Amino acid sequence: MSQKKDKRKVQSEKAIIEAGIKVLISNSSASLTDIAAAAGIGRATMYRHFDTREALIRTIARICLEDVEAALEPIADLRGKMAFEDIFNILVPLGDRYHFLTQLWRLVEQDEEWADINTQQIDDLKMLIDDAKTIGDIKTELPTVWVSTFFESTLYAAWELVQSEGIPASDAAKFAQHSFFKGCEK
Amino acid sequence: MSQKKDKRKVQSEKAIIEAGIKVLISNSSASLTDIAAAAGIGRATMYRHFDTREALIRTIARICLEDVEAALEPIADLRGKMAFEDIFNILVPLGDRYHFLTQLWRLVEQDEEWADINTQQIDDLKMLIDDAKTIGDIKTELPTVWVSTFFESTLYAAWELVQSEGIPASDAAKFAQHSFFKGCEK
DNA sequence: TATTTATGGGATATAATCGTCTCATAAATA
DNA sequence: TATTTATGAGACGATTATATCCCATAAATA
Repeated sequence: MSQKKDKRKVQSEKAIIEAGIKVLISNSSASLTDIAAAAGIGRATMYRHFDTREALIRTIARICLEDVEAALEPIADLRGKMAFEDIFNILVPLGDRYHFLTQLWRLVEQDEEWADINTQQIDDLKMLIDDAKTIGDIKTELPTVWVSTFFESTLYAAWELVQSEGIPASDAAKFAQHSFFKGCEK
Repeated sequence: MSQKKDKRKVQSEKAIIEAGIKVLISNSSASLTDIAAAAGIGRATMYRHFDTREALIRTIARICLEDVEAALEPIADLRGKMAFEDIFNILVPLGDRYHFLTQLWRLVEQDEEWADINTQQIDDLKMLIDDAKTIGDIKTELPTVWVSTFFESTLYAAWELVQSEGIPASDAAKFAQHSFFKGCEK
């Protein structure tokens, strides 16, 4: 175990991370000052936790990855339509994190490690799609690269619906499941 | 008619606008120096054409709006599935402009005029969707707000496919049409 | 060809942002 | 309660971006 930390430190860091995800998604050029204000903490405190803008973004990316991987872990053995149905249920509430991973990780200089992680994620999704094609759950005439792009955009659309319209994540996931499958199946 | 302009002036302005759309989409915090460099012109020339950063963005937004409206004008009398099919064919190649309008217009202070234009665009899309529901082209059980969000995300996915995978716009439009309709129809 | 006009590069002033530091205060821990 | 630790506010240079000006050159127009 890591040593015990002061409550305040944990709380500040959490506030910074959550505000960072939110603010950076809506404005990818947001300054650390913007994020500190959104987190309700002082500018100096921000710099005590994160030396640079890049350090913050890397930490956020790591947390997003951990959250998404942990959430998806229980369904690792599912295939086809059932897998995708669960994925929507799981990822719509985590839409901010998933979006950060797929869209905002290019805010920092890309090192080997992150390039590998990104490639791995894309490959996993494509394997799932190709496998779904073999069992007849996805139309084989649609290129996998389209299905994966379409999947990500539909997932993001569902999350957007939750954010801007206040629709429950479970409802948004249902719409996304319906539109994604009908849009891909034979 | 407006008076005749020097070739170079027209050319510089065009280069600035095109570079501005491209650069600002990939990095919304790009400086005027970045854009001038991408346009292949000097910094001074940039300021001769646009007094401020805000003026440039407003001009770009206006041009994007004009381009999109002009391109959509011929199909103003179409309804339902046919209307949406044509919209995809028209807007996928104009994806950069449409994306600028839907995502980047908040880079400038929002005045009455632009808020109205934005509201108008959303309302037009929703009317088209509601009308398509009445003639049976779109499933009535799906909320209009979902269909409109889903439409924009699918359109953006198609444009992304063109940008990052080099797939022809006509092919990407076909995938988008298929997935959007199957995903929305009864 | 002569004149007008637009351009690039450089100099400069102003403004905004970044990152570091100090100090007094408040909260958590022992 | 006494001590340690984290915080907010503000001051401070360093860096970067914004915006204006001048001048020599090149291109377009008449």
